[in-house]
Amino acid sequence: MPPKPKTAAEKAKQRLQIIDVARSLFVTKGVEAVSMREIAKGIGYSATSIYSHFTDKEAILRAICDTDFLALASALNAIMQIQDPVERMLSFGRGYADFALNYPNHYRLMFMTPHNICDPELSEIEQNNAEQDAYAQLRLVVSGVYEAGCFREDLTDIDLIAQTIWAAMHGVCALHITMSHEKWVNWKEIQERLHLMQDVMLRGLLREPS
Amino acid sequence: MPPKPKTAAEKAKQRLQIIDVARSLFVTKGVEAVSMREIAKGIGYSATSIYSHFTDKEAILRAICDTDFLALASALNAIMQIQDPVERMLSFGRGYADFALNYPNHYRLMFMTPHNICDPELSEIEQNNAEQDAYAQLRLVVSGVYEAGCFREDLTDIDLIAQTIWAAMHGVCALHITMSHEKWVNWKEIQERLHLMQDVMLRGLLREPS
DNA sequence: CATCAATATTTAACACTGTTAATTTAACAC
DNA sequence: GTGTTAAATTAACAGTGTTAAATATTGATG
Repeated sequence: MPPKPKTAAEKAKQRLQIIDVARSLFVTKGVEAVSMREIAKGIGYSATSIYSHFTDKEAILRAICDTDFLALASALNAIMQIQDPVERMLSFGRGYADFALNYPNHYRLMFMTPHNICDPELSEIEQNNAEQDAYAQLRLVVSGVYEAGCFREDLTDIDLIAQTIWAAMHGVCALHITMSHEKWVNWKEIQERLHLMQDVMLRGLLREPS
Repeated sequence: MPPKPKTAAEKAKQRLQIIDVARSLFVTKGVEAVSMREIAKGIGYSATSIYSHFTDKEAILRAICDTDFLALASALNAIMQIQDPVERMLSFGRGYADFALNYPNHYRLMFMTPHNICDPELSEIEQNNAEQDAYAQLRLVVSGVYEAGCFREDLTDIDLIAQTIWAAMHGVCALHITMSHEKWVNWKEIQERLHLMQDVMLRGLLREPS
Protein backbone atom coordinates (compact mmCIF):
# COMPACT_ATOMS: atom_id res chain seq x y z
CA MET A 1 0.00 0.00 0.00
CA PRO A 2 2.84 2.49 0.04
CA PRO A 3 3.33 4.02 -3.35
CA LYS A 4 5.39 7.14 -3.90
CA PRO A 5 8.75 7.10 -2.23
CA LYS A 6 10.03 3.68 -1.20
CA THR A 7 13.22 3.83 0.79
CA ALA A 8 16.30 2.00 -0.46
CA ALA A 9 16.20 -0.24 2.59
CA GLU A 10 12.67 -1.34 1.78
CA LYS A 11 13.60 -2.09 -1.78
CA ALA A 12 16.60 -4.10 -0.64
CA LYS A 13 14.43 -6.02 1.79
CA GLN A 14 11.96 -6.84 -0.94
CA ARG A 15 14.76 -7.92 -3.23
CA LEU A 16 16.04 -10.24 -0.53
CA GLN A 17 12.60 -11.63 0.01
CA ILE A 18 12.35 -12.51 -3.66
CA ILE A 19 15.71 -14.25 -3.52
CA ASP A 20 14.74 -16.27 -0.46
CA VAL A 21 11.39 -17.36 -1.81
CA ALA A 22 12.85 -18.15 -5.21
CA ARG A 23 15.69 -20.18 -3.77
CA SER A 24 13.48 -22.31 -1.58
CA LEU A 25 11.23 -22.98 -4.55
CA PHE A 26 14.13 -23.63 -6.92
CA VAL A 27 15.72 -25.94 -4.41
CA THR A 28 12.65 -28.05 -3.83
CA LYS A 29 11.12 -28.10 -7.29
CA GLY A 30 13.96 -27.34 -9.67
CA VAL A 31 14.54 -24.08 -11.48
CA GLU A 32 12.52 -24.82 -14.57
CA ALA A 33 9.51 -26.01 -12.62
CA VAL A 34 9.10 -22.73 -10.77
CA SER A 35 7.14 -19.93 -12.36
CA MET A 36 7.39 -16.20 -11.83
CA ARG A 37 3.76 -16.15 -10.75
CA GLU A 38 4.58 -18.74 -8.12
CA ILE A 39 7.46 -16.70 -6.73
CA ALA A 40 5.25 -13.63 -6.80
CA LYS A 41 2.59 -15.40 -4.77
CA GLY A 42 5.26 -16.20 -2.20
CA ILE A 43 6.07 -12.54 -1.67
CA GLY A 44 2.48 -11.34 -1.92
CA TYR A 45 2.93 -9.29 -5.05
CA SER A 46 2.09 -9.62 -8.68
CA ALA A 47 4.40 -11.47 -11.01
CA THR A 48 5.36 -8.39 -12.94
CA SER A 49 6.51 -6.57 -9.82
CA ILE A 50 9.54 -8.88 -9.76
CA TYR A 51 10.76 -7.26 -12.94
CA SER A 52 11.44 -4.03 -11.10
CA HIS A 53 14.11 -5.89 -9.12
CA PHE A 54 15.40 -8.38 -11.67
CA THR A 55 15.44 -8.09 -15.42
CA ASP A 56 15.03 -11.83 -15.88
CA LYS A 57 14.18 -15.08 -14.25
CA GLU A 58 17.82 -15.93 -14.77
CA ALA A 59 18.84 -12.75 -13.00
CA ILE A 60 17.24 -14.16 -9.86
CA LEU A 61 19.22 -17.34 -10.31
CA ARG A 62 22.36 -15.28 -10.75
CA ALA A 63 21.71 -13.42 -7.52
CA ILE A 64 21.10 -16.67 -5.66
CA CYS A 65 24.33 -18.18 -6.94
CA ASP A 66 26.19 -15.07 -5.93
CA THR A 67 25.05 -15.25 -2.34
CA ASP A 68 25.61 -19.00 -2.19
CA PHE A 69 29.13 -18.70 -3.54
CA LEU A 70 29.82 -16.27 -0.73
CA ALA A 71 28.25 -18.69 1.75
CA LEU A 72 30.49 -21.51 0.54
CA ALA A 73 33.59 -19.31 0.72
CA SER A 74 32.71 -18.22 4.22
CA ALA A 75 32.08 -21.80 5.35
CA LEU A 76 35.52 -22.72 4.04
CA ASN A 77 37.15 -19.67 5.55
CA ALA A 78 37.23 -21.14 9.04
CA ILE A 79 39.08 -24.18 7.75
CA MET A 80 41.83 -21.99 6.36
CA GLN A 81 43.01 -21.38 9.92
CA ILE A 82 44.15 -24.96 10.44
CA GLN A 83 47.91 -25.06 10.94
CA ASP A 84 49.08 -28.33 9.38
CA PRO A 85 48.89 -27.85 5.60
CA VAL A 86 47.93 -31.43 4.73
CA GLU A 87 45.33 -31.56 7.49
CA ARG A 88 44.04 -28.25 6.20
CA MET A 89 43.74 -29.60 2.66
CA LEU A 90 41.85 -32.67 3.86
CA SER A 91 39.44 -30.61 5.94
CA PHE A 92 38.96 -28.25 3.03
CA GLY A 93 37.83 -31.14 0.86
CA ARG A 94 35.48 -32.39 3.57
CA GLY A 95 34.06 -28.91 4.02
CA TYR A 96 33.45 -28.60 0.32
CA ALA A 97 31.73 -31.97 0.18
CA ASP A 98 29.65 -31.19 3.24
CA PHE A 99 28.38 -28.08 1.54
CA ALA A 100 27.55 -30.01 -1.61
CA LEU A 101 25.71 -32.76 0.23
CA ASN A 102 23.90 -30.51 2.70
CA TYR A 103 22.69 -28.13 0.01
CA PRO A 104 22.52 -30.34 -3.06
CA ASN A 105 20.24 -28.03 -4.98
CA HIS A 106 22.37 -25.00 -4.25
CA TYR A 107 25.32 -27.06 -5.39
CA ARG A 108 23.48 -28.08 -8.51
CA LEU A 109 22.78 -24.47 -9.38
CA MET A 110 26.35 -23.47 -8.66
CA PHE A 111 28.43 -26.22 -10.20
CA MET A 112 26.25 -28.54 -12.23
CA THR A 113 24.16 -26.18 -14.30
CA PRO A 114 25.49 -24.54 -17.43
CA HIS A 115 25.33 -20.84 -16.82
CA ASN A 116 26.75 -17.61 -18.01
CA ILE A 117 25.92 -16.87 -14.45
CA CYS A 118 29.21 -16.13 -12.83
CA ASP A 119 30.09 -13.61 -15.46
CA PRO A 120 32.60 -11.30 -13.78
CA GLU A 121 30.73 -8.39 -15.33
CA LEU A 122 27.55 -9.30 -13.50
CA SER A 123 28.81 -10.85 -10.29
CA GLU A 124 29.41 -9.11 -7.00
CA ILE A 125 32.11 -11.57 -6.03
CA GLU A 126 35.68 -10.34 -5.99
CA GLN A 127 37.67 -12.92 -7.83
CA ASN A 128 41.01 -13.98 -6.45
CA ASN A 129 39.86 -12.54 -3.16
CA ALA A 130 40.40 -15.58 -0.99
CA GLU A 131 37.59 -14.55 1.31
CA GLN A 132 34.99 -14.68 -1.43
CA ASP A 133 36.32 -16.94 -4.16
CA ALA A 134 36.42 -20.61 -3.19
CA TYR A 135 38.78 -21.50 -6.03
CA ALA A 136 41.24 -18.89 -4.83
CA GLN A 137 40.98 -20.49 -1.42
CA LEU A 138 41.68 -23.93 -2.84
CA ARG A 139 44.72 -22.54 -4.61
CA LEU A 140 45.98 -21.17 -1.31
CA VAL A 141 45.44 -24.51 0.40
CA VAL A 142 47.29 -26.37 -2.35
CA SER A 143 50.04 -23.77 -2.26
CA GLY A 144 50.44 -24.40 1.45
CA VAL A 145 51.04 -28.08 0.91
CA TYR A 146 53.42 -27.29 -1.91
CA GLU A 147 55.43 -24.82 0.15
CA ALA A 148 55.69 -27.41 2.90
CA GLY A 149 57.29 -29.70 0.33
CA CYS A 150 54.74 -32.45 0.80
CA PHE A 151 53.82 -33.06 -2.85
CA ARG A 152 55.68 -35.44 -5.11
CA GLU A 153 58.60 -33.53 -6.55
CA ASP A 154 57.28 -33.84 -10.12
CA LEU A 155 54.09 -31.99 -9.18
CA THR A 156 54.78 -28.27 -9.50
CA ASP A 157 51.71 -26.76 -11.14
CA ILE A 158 49.41 -25.38 -8.43
CA ASP A 159 46.48 -24.88 -10.81
CA LEU A 160 46.77 -28.38 -12.20
CA ILE A 161 46.86 -29.94 -8.74
CA ALA A 162 44.01 -27.77 -7.49
CA GLN A 163 41.82 -28.60 -10.46
CA THR A 164 42.47 -32.30 -10.07
CA ILE A 165 41.55 -32.24 -6.39
CA TRP A 166 38.48 -30.19 -7.20
CA ALA A 167 37.47 -32.66 -9.89
CA ALA A 168 37.89 -35.57 -7.50
CA MET A 169 35.61 -34.13 -4.82
CA HIS A 170 33.20 -32.79 -7.39
CA GLY A 171 33.02 -36.19 -9.03
CA VAL A 172 31.92 -37.94 -5.85
CA CYS A 173 29.41 -35.24 -4.94
CA ALA A 174 27.97 -34.67 -8.40
CA LEU A 175 27.60 -38.38 -9.10
CA HIS A 176 25.88 -38.78 -5.77
CA ILE A 177 23.51 -35.90 -6.37
CA THR A 178 22.38 -37.02 -9.81
CA MET A 179 22.71 -40.78 -9.62
CA SER A 180 22.18 -41.92 -6.05
CA HIS A 181 18.59 -42.85 -6.86
CA GLU A 182 19.58 -45.16 -9.70
CA LYS A 183 18.98 -48.67 -8.59
CA TRP A 184 21.15 -50.34 -11.22
CA VAL A 185 24.22 -49.43 -9.20
CA ASN A 186 24.94 -51.03 -5.86
CA TRP A 187 25.93 -47.72 -4.28
CA LYS A 188 28.30 -47.75 -1.34
CA GLU A 189 27.77 -45.25 1.47
CA ILE A 190 28.62 -41.72 0.37
CA GLN A 191 30.87 -41.25 3.41
CA GLU A 192 32.81 -44.32 2.45
CA ARG A 193 33.19 -43.08 -1.09
CA LEU A 194 34.37 -39.67 0.05
CA HIS A 195 36.85 -41.25 2.43
CA LEU A 196 38.38 -43.53 -0.17
CA MET A 197 38.63 -40.71 -2.67
CA GLN A 198 40.51 -38.51 -0.24
CA ASP A 199 42.69 -41.41 0.78
CA VAL A 200 43.56 -42.28 -2.81
CA MET A 201 44.20 -38.66 -3.76
CA LEU A 202 46.50 -38.16 -0.81
CA ARG A 203 48.51 -41.29 -1.57
CA GLY A 204 48.74 -40.31 -5.20
CA LEU A 205 49.74 -36.71 -4.64
CA LEU A 206 51.96 -36.72 -1.58
CA ARG A 207 55.61 -37.57 -1.43
CA GLU A 208 55.07 -39.89 1.51
CA PRO A 209 51.81 -41.56 2.50
CA SER A 210 50.92 -40.36 6.01
CA MET B 1 -0.08 -40.13 -46.64
CA PRO B 2 -0.57 -43.77 -45.84
CA PRO B 3 -3.32 -44.18 -43.30
CA LYS B 4 -4.86 -47.47 -42.32
CA PRO B 5 -2.35 -50.18 -41.79
CA LYS B 6 1.11 -48.87 -41.13
CA THR B 7 3.64 -51.64 -41.01
CA ALA B 8 5.66 -52.12 -37.87
CA ALA B 9 8.80 -51.31 -39.79
CA GLU B 10 7.41 -47.97 -40.87
CA LYS B 11 6.38 -47.13 -37.35
CA ALA B 12 9.82 -48.06 -36.06
CA LYS B 13 11.44 -45.95 -38.73
CA GLN B 14 9.30 -42.97 -37.79
CA ARG B 15 10.09 -43.51 -34.14
CA LEU B 16 13.78 -43.51 -34.93
CA GLN B 17 13.40 -40.38 -36.97
CA ILE B 18 11.86 -38.62 -34.00
CA ILE B 19 14.71 -39.76 -31.79
CA ASP B 20 17.32 -38.54 -34.24
CA VAL B 21 15.74 -35.15 -34.78
CA ALA B 22 15.09 -34.70 -31.07
CA ARG B 23 18.62 -35.63 -30.12
CA SER B 24 20.24 -33.27 -32.55
CA LEU B 25 17.99 -30.48 -31.31
CA PHE B 26 18.49 -31.38 -27.64
CA VAL B 27 22.21 -31.54 -28.14
CA THR B 28 22.54 -28.16 -29.79
CA LYS B 29 19.90 -26.16 -27.93
CA GLY B 30 19.38 -27.96 -24.63
CA VAL B 31 16.43 -30.12 -23.72
CA GLU B 32 14.26 -27.39 -22.23
CA ALA B 33 14.75 -25.07 -25.15
CA VAL B 34 13.35 -27.53 -27.68
CA SER B 35 9.61 -27.69 -28.22
CA MET B 36 7.50 -30.58 -29.40
CA ARG B 37 6.30 -28.46 -32.29
CA GLU B 38 9.90 -27.91 -33.28
CA ILE B 39 10.69 -31.61 -33.26
CA ALA B 40 7.50 -32.22 -35.23
CA LYS B 41 8.58 -29.75 -37.88
CA GLY B 42 11.82 -31.69 -38.20
CA ILE B 43 10.01 -34.89 -39.10
CA GLY B 44 7.34 -33.22 -41.20
CA TYR B 45 4.40 -34.09 -39.01
CA SER B 46 2.20 -32.33 -36.54
CA ALA B 47 3.27 -32.03 -32.94
CA THR B 48 0.56 -34.29 -31.66
CA SER B 49 1.62 -37.14 -33.92
CA ILE B 50 4.66 -37.61 -31.69
CA TYR B 51 2.37 -38.72 -28.90
CA SER B 52 1.50 -41.88 -30.78
CA HIS B 53 5.14 -42.92 -30.38
CA PHE B 54 6.04 -41.42 -27.01
CA THR B 55 3.77 -40.65 -24.09
CA ASP B 56 5.86 -37.69 -23.01
CA LYS B 57 8.57 -35.31 -23.97
CA GLU B 58 10.60 -37.06 -21.31
CA ALA B 59 9.88 -40.40 -22.94
CA ILE B 60 11.83 -39.17 -25.95
CA LEU B 61 14.70 -38.23 -23.67
CA ARG B 62 14.51 -41.67 -22.10
CA ALA B 63 14.71 -43.34 -25.46
CA ILE B 64 17.68 -41.21 -26.46
CA CYS B 65 19.50 -42.05 -23.23
CA ASP B 66 18.80 -45.71 -23.78
CA THR B 67 20.39 -45.76 -27.21
CA ASP B 68 23.31 -43.64 -26.03
CA PHE B 69 23.97 -45.91 -23.08
CA LEU B 70 24.19 -48.76 -25.52
CA ALA B 71 26.53 -46.72 -27.70
CA LEU B 72 28.80 -46.04 -24.75
CA ALA B 73 28.80 -49.68 -23.71
CA SER B 74 29.63 -50.78 -27.22
CA ALA B 75 32.45 -48.24 -27.49
CA LEU B 76 33.90 -49.61 -24.28
CA ASN B 77 33.38 -53.20 -25.35
CA ALA B 78 36.41 -53.19 -27.61
CA ILE B 79 38.60 -52.05 -24.76
CA MET B 80 37.54 -55.06 -22.68
CA GLN B 81 39.70 -57.22 -24.94
CA ILE B 82 42.98 -55.73 -23.73
CA GLN B 83 45.02 -58.38 -21.94
CA ASP B 84 46.91 -56.56 -19.21
CA PRO B 85 44.34 -55.73 -16.50
CA VAL B 86 45.88 -52.42 -15.41
CA GLU B 87 46.36 -51.30 -19.00
CA ARG B 88 42.75 -52.30 -19.61
CA MET B 89 41.56 -50.22 -16.68
CA LEU B 90 43.49 -47.17 -17.87
CA SER B 91 42.16 -47.47 -21.41
CA PHE B 92 38.66 -47.94 -20.06
CA GLY B 93 38.93 -44.64 -18.23
CA ARG B 94 40.25 -42.94 -21.35
CA GLY B 95 37.46 -44.40 -23.42
CA TYR B 96 34.87 -43.19 -20.98
CA ALA B 97 36.34 -39.70 -20.95
CA ASP B 98 36.59 -39.63 -24.73
CA PHE B 99 32.91 -40.39 -24.96
CA ALA B 100 32.08 -37.67 -22.45
CA LEU B 101 34.19 -35.05 -24.20
CA ASN B 102 33.21 -36.00 -27.75
CA TYR B 103 29.49 -36.05 -26.98
CA PRO B 104 29.19 -33.61 -24.10
CA ASN B 105 25.49 -33.09 -24.52
CA HIS B 106 24.79 -36.80 -24.68
CA TYR B 107 26.90 -37.12 -21.58
CA ARG B 108 24.99 -34.34 -19.91
CA LEU B 109 21.71 -36.06 -20.58
CA MET B 110 23.05 -39.38 -19.40
CA PHE B 111 25.03 -38.52 -16.29
CA MET B 112 24.47 -34.92 -15.31
CA THR B 113 20.73 -34.52 -15.50
CA PRO B 114 18.46 -35.70 -12.74
CA HIS B 115 16.14 -38.25 -14.27
CA ASN B 116 13.98 -41.14 -13.36
CA ILE B 117 15.07 -42.00 -16.82
CA CYS B 118 16.97 -45.20 -16.44
CA ASP B 119 14.18 -46.80 -14.52
CA PRO B 120 14.67 -50.53 -15.02
CA GLU B 121 10.93 -50.80 -15.63
CA LEU B 122 11.15 -48.49 -18.59
CA SER B 123 14.59 -49.15 -19.98
CA GLU B 124 15.50 -51.60 -22.68
CA ILE B 125 18.96 -52.07 -21.30
CA GLU B 126 19.76 -55.35 -19.65
CA GLN B 127 21.41 -54.49 -16.41
CA ASN B 128 24.43 -56.44 -15.31
CA ASN B 129 24.77 -57.49 -18.91
CA ALA B 130 28.34 -56.40 -19.49
CA GLU B 131 27.67 -55.79 -23.16
CA GLN B 132 25.00 -53.19 -22.46
CA ASP B 133 25.61 -51.84 -18.98
CA ALA B 134 28.74 -49.70 -18.70
CA TYR B 135 28.81 -49.94 -14.92
CA ALA B 136 28.80 -53.72 -15.14
CA GLN B 137 31.74 -53.39 -17.53
CA LEU B 138 33.59 -51.16 -15.10
CA ARG B 139 33.01 -53.70 -12.36
CA LEU B 140 34.51 -56.38 -14.58
CA VAL B 141 37.53 -54.23 -15.31
CA VAL B 142 38.08 -53.50 -11.64
CA SER B 143 37.61 -57.16 -10.84
CA GLY B 144 40.31 -58.02 -13.34
CA VAL B 145 42.81 -55.79 -11.58
CA TYR B 146 41.73 -57.19 -8.24
CA GLU B 147 42.12 -60.81 -9.35
CA ALA B 148 45.58 -59.98 -10.65
CA GLY B 149 46.40 -58.84 -7.14
CA CYS B 150 47.41 -55.35 -8.23
CA PHE B 151 45.35 -53.35 -5.74
CA ARG B 152 46.55 -52.40 -2.27
CA GLU B 153 45.75 -55.34 0.00
CA ASP B 154 43.33 -53.25 2.11
CA LEU B 155 41.15 -52.55 -0.93
CA THR B 156 38.73 -55.44 -1.30
CA ASP B 157 35.37 -53.93 -2.18
CA ILE B 158 34.92 -53.99 -5.96
CA ASP B 159 31.91 -51.67 -5.93
CA LEU B 160 33.64 -49.13 -3.73
CA ILE B 161 36.72 -49.07 -5.95
CA ALA B 162 34.64 -48.92 -9.12
CA GLN B 163 32.55 -46.05 -7.84
CA THR B 164 35.60 -44.10 -6.78
CA ILE B 165 37.23 -44.51 -10.17
CA TRP B 166 33.99 -43.56 -11.85
CA ALA B 167 33.70 -40.46 -9.67
CA ALA B 168 37.24 -39.44 -10.51
CA MET B 169 36.73 -39.56 -14.27
CA HIS B 170 33.26 -38.12 -14.02
CA GLY B 171 34.59 -35.25 -11.93
CA VAL B 172 37.10 -34.17 -14.55
CA CYS B 173 34.62 -34.52 -17.40
CA ALA B 174 31.61 -32.98 -15.69
CA LEU B 175 33.58 -30.04 -14.36
CA HIS B 176 34.97 -29.48 -17.83
CA ILE B 177 31.58 -29.63 -19.47
CA THR B 178 29.88 -27.17 -17.14
CA MET B 179 32.71 -24.92 -16.08
CA SER B 180 35.28 -24.73 -18.85
CA HIS B 181 33.84 -21.42 -20.01
CA GLU B 182 34.26 -19.78 -16.61
CA LYS B 183 37.03 -17.27 -16.87
CA TRP B 184 37.66 -16.96 -13.14
CA VAL B 185 39.59 -20.22 -13.22
CA ASN B 186 42.90 -20.56 -14.98
CA TRP B 187 41.98 -23.87 -16.53
CA LYS B 188 44.74 -26.28 -17.48
CA GLU B 189 44.42 -28.36 -20.63
CA ILE B 190 41.73 -31.02 -20.25
CA GLN B 191 44.16 -33.72 -21.47
CA GLU B 192 46.61 -32.71 -18.79
CA ARG B 193 43.91 -32.87 -16.14
CA LEU B 194 42.76 -36.29 -17.27
CA HIS B 195 46.31 -37.56 -17.29
CA LEU B 196 47.11 -36.37 -13.78
CA MET B 197 43.84 -37.78 -12.46
CA GLN B 198 44.57 -41.22 -13.87
CA ASP B 199 48.13 -41.03 -12.65
CA VAL B 200 47.09 -40.09 -9.12
CA MET B 201 44.35 -42.71 -8.98
CA LEU B 202 46.72 -45.43 -10.11
CA ARG B 203 49.35 -44.49 -7.55
CA GLY B 204 46.72 -44.33 -4.83
CA LEU B 205 45.00 -47.59 -5.68
CA LEU B 206 47.75 -49.94 -6.79
CA ARG B 207 50.07 -51.91 -4.61
CA GLU B 208 53.08 -50.80 -6.58
CA PRO B 209 53.29 -47.64 -8.70
CA SER B 210 54.10 -48.73 -12.23
C1' DC C 1 -18.74 -48.10 -57.17
C1' DA C 2 -20.42 -46.84 -52.62
C1' DT C 3 -20.25 -47.73 -47.86
C1' DC C 4 -18.17 -49.00 -43.58
C1' DA C 5 -14.74 -49.41 -40.22
C1' DA C 6 -10.31 -48.42 -38.60
C1' DT C 7 -6.38 -45.90 -38.21
C1' DA C 8 -3.20 -41.88 -39.24
C1' DT C 9 -2.96 -37.23 -38.79
C1' DT C 10 -4.42 -32.70 -37.84
C1' DT C 11 -6.92 -28.94 -35.79
C1' DA C 12 -8.79 -26.72 -31.73
C1' DA C 13 -8.54 -26.07 -27.21
C1' DC C 14 -6.74 -25.82 -22.27
C1' DA C 15 -4.02 -24.27 -18.78
C1' DC C 16 0.16 -22.78 -18.29
C1' DT C 17 4.85 -20.17 -19.14
C1' DG C 18 8.10 -15.61 -19.28
C1' DT C 19 7.69 -11.08 -20.48
C1' DT C 20 5.98 -6.28 -22.19
C1' DA C 21 2.80 -2.50 -22.45
C1' DA C 22 -0.89 -0.15 -20.74
C1' DT C 23 -3.45 0.84 -16.75
C1' DT C 24 -4.73 1.61 -12.26
C1' DT C 25 -3.69 2.73 -7.40
C1' DA C 26 -1.69 5.43 -3.71
C1' DA C 27 0.84 8.99 -1.59
C1' DC C 28 3.12 13.19 -1.35
C1' DA C 29 3.66 18.59 -2.58
C1' DC C 30 1.12 22.44 -3.72
C1' DG D 1 -8.87 19.30 -4.16
C1' DT D 2 -5.32 19.03 -7.95
C1' DG D 3 -1.18 17.32 -10.18
C1' DT D 4 2.72 14.54 -10.34
C1' DT D 5 5.20 10.49 -9.74
C1' DA D 6 6.31 6.06 -8.46
C1' DA D 7 4.41 1.38 -7.25
C1' DA D 8 1.74 -2.22 -8.43
C1' DT D 9 -1.64 -4.48 -11.13
C1' DT D 10 -4.18 -6.05 -15.12
C1' DA D 11 -4.36 -7.34 -19.91
C1' DA D 12 -2.17 -9.06 -23.52
C1' DC D 13 1.28 -11.67 -26.51
C1' DA D 14 3.59 -15.39 -28.24
C1' DG D 15 4.92 -19.44 -26.79
C1' DT D 16 4.84 -24.17 -24.12
C1' DG D 17 3.26 -29.47 -23.25
C1' DT D 18 -0.66 -32.05 -23.66
C1' DT D 19 -5.62 -33.78 -24.43
C1' DA D 20 -9.92 -34.33 -26.91
C1' DA D 21 -12.38 -33.83 -30.86
C1' DA D 22 -12.49 -33.65 -35.72
C1' DT D 23 -10.72 -34.82 -40.19
C1' DA D 24 -8.58 -37.37 -43.75
C1' DT D 25 -7.19 -41.58 -45.83
C1' DT D 26 -6.99 -46.20 -46.70
C1' DG D 27 -8.49 -51.35 -47.15
C1' DA D 28 -12.17 -54.42 -47.18
C1' DT D 29 -17.02 -55.46 -48.00
C1' DG D 30 -21.70 -55.22 -50.17
